[in-house]
Amino acid sequence: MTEKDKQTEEKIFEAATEVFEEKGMDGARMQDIADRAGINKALLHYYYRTKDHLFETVFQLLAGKMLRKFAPVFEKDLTLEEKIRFFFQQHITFMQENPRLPSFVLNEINRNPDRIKKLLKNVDFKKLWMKIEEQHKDELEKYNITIDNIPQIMSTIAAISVFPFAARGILEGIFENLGVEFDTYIEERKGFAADFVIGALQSRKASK
Amino acid sequence: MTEKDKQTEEKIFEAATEVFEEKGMDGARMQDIADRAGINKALLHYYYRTKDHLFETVFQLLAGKMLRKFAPVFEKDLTLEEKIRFFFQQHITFMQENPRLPSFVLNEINRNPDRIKKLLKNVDFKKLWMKIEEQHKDELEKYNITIDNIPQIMSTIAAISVFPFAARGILEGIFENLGVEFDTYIEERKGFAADFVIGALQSRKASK
DNA sequence: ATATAGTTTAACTAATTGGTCAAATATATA
DNA sequence: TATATATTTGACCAATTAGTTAAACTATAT
Repeated sequence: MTEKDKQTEEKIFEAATEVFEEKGMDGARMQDIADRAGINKALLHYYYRTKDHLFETVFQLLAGKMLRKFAPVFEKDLTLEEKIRFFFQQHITFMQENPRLPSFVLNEINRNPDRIKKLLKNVDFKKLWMKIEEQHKDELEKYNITIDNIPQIMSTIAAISVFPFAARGILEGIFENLGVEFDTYIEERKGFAADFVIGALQSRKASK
Repeated sequence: MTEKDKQTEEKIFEAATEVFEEKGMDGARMQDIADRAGINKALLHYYYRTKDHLFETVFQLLAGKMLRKFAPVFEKDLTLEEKIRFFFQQHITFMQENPRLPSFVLNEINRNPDRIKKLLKNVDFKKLWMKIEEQHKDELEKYNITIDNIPQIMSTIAAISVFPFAARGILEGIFENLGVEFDTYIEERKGFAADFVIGALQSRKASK
C-alpha cells in the first residue's frame, strides 16, 4: 500500500518534472504528465489536487536542489582558488545530469518573481559573506574582493557556469556551424571556467 | 488607409511583443494581445492569420535584433581591448532598453531549437573568425586565443553580459537581501565586465 | 469472509481559447 | 454620388483542457 503509494507518487513526480522542464508551466498538459506516469488523469488529480499545486511542488524541490548546489562550497576547508575549481567542477557536473534545469528555473522565476522569495527566505547572505570573510581574509585582500564588488564577482561566476545550459539552444546552433560538440565543450568548461576566473582575480592584485 | 493600416499593424506588433515577452508563446493569449492593441480579436486574426504566424514574426524580428547587436563589434577599427569595452557598453545598454528580451529569446529557442537555425543560416562563423584573426593577429597571439578556445572565450563574454538579465528574477531576490539595486548593479557591470575579461585574458600571456 | 479504507478508472462538465463568418462601417475610386 | 474595396466588429463554433464524480477494484485488518 504505502509501497505502491510511493511508487505512484514517485512516478508522477518524475513525469511532472520531465514535462514541466520541457514545456514550462504554461505549455505542460496534465494529460501528458498522466500518460508519461502511466496513469489516468483523475489519479493525477487525486495525488496533487491542481496543476498549480503539482507545479509548485515540483518547482520548489528542483529549484531548491539547484540553489543548494552552491552551498557546499562555503563549507569546505579549501583555499579560495581550490574552492573556485571545486565549485565549477561540482556545479557543471550537476547540470550535465540535469541539463534542462537551469533554463526551467530561471524562466519560471522571471515569469513569477515571487517564487524565489520562498526559496531565499532562509538564506542570510550577509552572514554568508562574513563567513567567507573570516575564512579567506588575506586572499580576499590580495584579490581586492570586498562586500561592494561581491555581487559582480559572484554573479560572474554563476554566469560562466550556468549560461551554457541556459543558452544551450543557441550555442548548439552556433557550434554545429563550427563542428564543435556541446558535450565536449561542457567537459572542457569545468577547467576553463576556473582558470578564467582565477586569472581575472589575479589581475586585480594591482588595483586598489 | 496605408497610414491607418500601418498604425494598426504597428500597434498589434508592439502589443504582441509585450505579451509574448511577458508570458512566452504558450502563456500568451490572443485576446490579451488584442486588448493591449486596443482592437478586436477578429481584427488580430485578419492581420496575422494564426497565433503561430504572429509569434514567428515577432520572434524572428526580436531575436534577429538581439543577435545583430553582436555584429558591429567585428566591424569597428579598435584594438581588441577597446572592442571588449565597446561590446559590453553597447550590449548591456541595449538590454537595459529591452530587459525581457534575453530571457524570452533564450527560452523560446530552448523550447524549439529549430528556430535558431533560420536566424543563423546566413552567418558564417568560420569567416568571422578569419576576419578577427587578420585584424588582431598579434593580440590574439599575445592572449593565446586560438580557433580551439574561441568557443569558450566567446561564450564566456556572452555569459557575463547576458546572464544578469536572463537571471534577473533570482538576482533581484538576492540583491533585495543585500540592499543592492539591480539598476545600479547593471550600470556598474558595463565597466566591471570589461575589466574582468581583459584581466583574465592578460593572465593567459604566461600559458603556451 | 467481509467490512473498511485507500486506489484507480471511464465518462463527464465547465471554462477557456484559437479561429471563423457574415454583417456593418469606413475609405478610396470612377 | 455611386460603386468597389479594405477594415472592423459582435456573435459564434469547435477543440482543448483542468478538474469532478460516481462507481469499480484492491488490499488489509478484524
